[in-house]
Amino acid sequence: MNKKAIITSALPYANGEIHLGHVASTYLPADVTTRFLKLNGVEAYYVCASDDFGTPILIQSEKEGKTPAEYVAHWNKRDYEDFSAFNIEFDYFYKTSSPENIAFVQDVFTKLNDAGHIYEKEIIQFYCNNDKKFLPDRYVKGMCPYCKAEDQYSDLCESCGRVPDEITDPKCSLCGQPPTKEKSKHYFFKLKNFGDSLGKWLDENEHLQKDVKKYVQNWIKSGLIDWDITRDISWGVPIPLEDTKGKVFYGWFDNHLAYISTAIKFLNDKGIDGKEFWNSADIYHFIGKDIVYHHFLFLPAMRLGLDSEYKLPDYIPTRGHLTLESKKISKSRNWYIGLKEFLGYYPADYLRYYLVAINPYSQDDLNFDWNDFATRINSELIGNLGNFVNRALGFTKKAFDGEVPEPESFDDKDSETEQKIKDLAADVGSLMEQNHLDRALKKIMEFSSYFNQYFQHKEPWKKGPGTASCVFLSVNAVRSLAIAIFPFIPESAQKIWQQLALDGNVSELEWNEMSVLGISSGHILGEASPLFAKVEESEIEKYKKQLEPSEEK
RNA sequence: AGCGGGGUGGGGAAGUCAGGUCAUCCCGGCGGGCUCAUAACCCGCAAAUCAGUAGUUCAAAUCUACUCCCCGCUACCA
Repeated sequence: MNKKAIITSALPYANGEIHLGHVASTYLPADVTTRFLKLNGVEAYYVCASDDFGTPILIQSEKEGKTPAEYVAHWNKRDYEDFSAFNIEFDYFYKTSSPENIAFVQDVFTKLNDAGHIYEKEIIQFYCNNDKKFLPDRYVKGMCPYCKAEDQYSDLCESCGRVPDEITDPKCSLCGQPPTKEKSKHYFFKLKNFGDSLGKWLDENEHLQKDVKKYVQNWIKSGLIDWDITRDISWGVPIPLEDTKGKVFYGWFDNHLAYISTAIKFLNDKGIDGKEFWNSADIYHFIGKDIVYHHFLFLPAMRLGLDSEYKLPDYIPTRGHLTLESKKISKSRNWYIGLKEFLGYYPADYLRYYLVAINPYSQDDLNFDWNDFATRINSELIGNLGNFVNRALGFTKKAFDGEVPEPESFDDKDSETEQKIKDLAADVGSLMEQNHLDRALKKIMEFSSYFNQYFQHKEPWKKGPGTASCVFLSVNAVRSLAIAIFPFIPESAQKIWQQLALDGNVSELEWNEMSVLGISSGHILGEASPLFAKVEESEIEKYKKQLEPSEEK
């Protein structure tokens, strides 16, 4: 395992609140992975930033009568607060509009330009004579030429999902006037040049998911198209060339560069050579499947265009989208649950547990279902794990006054049980390393379940022979569980740690410590109390009702 | 249309890459047990010709071909 790592997750676009879908596919898996790496002694840093530029933000800030800078500052702060409440622990959360990123983007552009990967081309753009501005992407609305739906954006029809070549009956989305067509000079990145080297990189990188690779390689085979990297708006990274007034870089040119610029800024501030660290670390970019194109083509192509001055990613864990009660999440139809809202109902660990448990390491969509949530929390988190912790510690309290007894000689069952503890770190660890967080979590639950059986089988409450060994091993298993479960549900892990009356924080331990019998006889436990409260059906029904779509479409 | 992913007991999933030791896990149902534990926990039972058809093989949920369904993506959408 590389002892250095930089972890990023897709940047939250600074124009709305974080919802369950965001955290499920990217932020939570990234956070769990980072915590795991840190326990393994990896110098791992999880960096992220708000994605501040672009047309939708500009339009929305204009509507709200704010400057775009004010507008994104608000969302940057709010997103960070929401993430923190969910125990997504960034080492650094910055923004794409930072001076460091702007300078970095301009530098990258200059280098790509010098290397001959950029060219200028005149294109025809919509222009509004009334508002005196060019109208890229979402500034133009009209009728979808395919399904004839009215009032659709020029870059995407939400009704049929297609991308119109040219929208019918175009109107400026600001004033409603029909725009005219004007020439505008844009810069293009020669993505075409990188087909072969991208293909080679994809072939050689063994960590990338096979299905995603295949998908991207098909795109490459069908021929890449050069990429328009500029826009005629005012809110973005300025182009470092003469005669480019009123133009900025397109958001997808600058935002992923913030992975690098933010990491380097953070590391340099810490007194570490950021660039050197970047190039010697394992690089992880956690993303949702909607931005595969950008992360498997644009991002690596740009780095290749700089002769890999900054290392290409080693891992791009790509996960599917979250559906809600089997329907697509949609803010405009009120079919979504905000992260902040959810955390008002249940502890962060409930959601962390559930979202990891249902989330495979693949592009498959996953579904949030309120009833399923209640069942899994009640039966798995509480009935299995919470119950074992509570009965093991509670019993020790009752029968031995909280003092861990001296074990007797182990019988076969005890030895088998001890072996379970010794195998745990490797069993769970190998799954974690392969990014199978859901399976790793399941493995931990199996471990807990095994101990429920063991405890039952030994019947220590009858105080027969073997009682002391059973209690001794069970208490140690609780300690192992606390360490193993920490990356997933850190607050609860720490609670267990306190009930065990062990020093320090779980986060400071080594991963392999979970396979050691770290509690000796004579150790005095702390107070034992239930870790979790049940999810009540009546509550669930209430939250379900709040989901009723405000307006059917 | 192209590409990708699926169809496994009542519900939800794993297993398919490396064929046999595979039909597993969770929920639900039924019956029993325990009382340390949040009506939690433990044991047992019922229930699947692993979408269909044909093939390869001593052996197929797993490989091949075809068919029928479902879902996703398709580039400037952040």
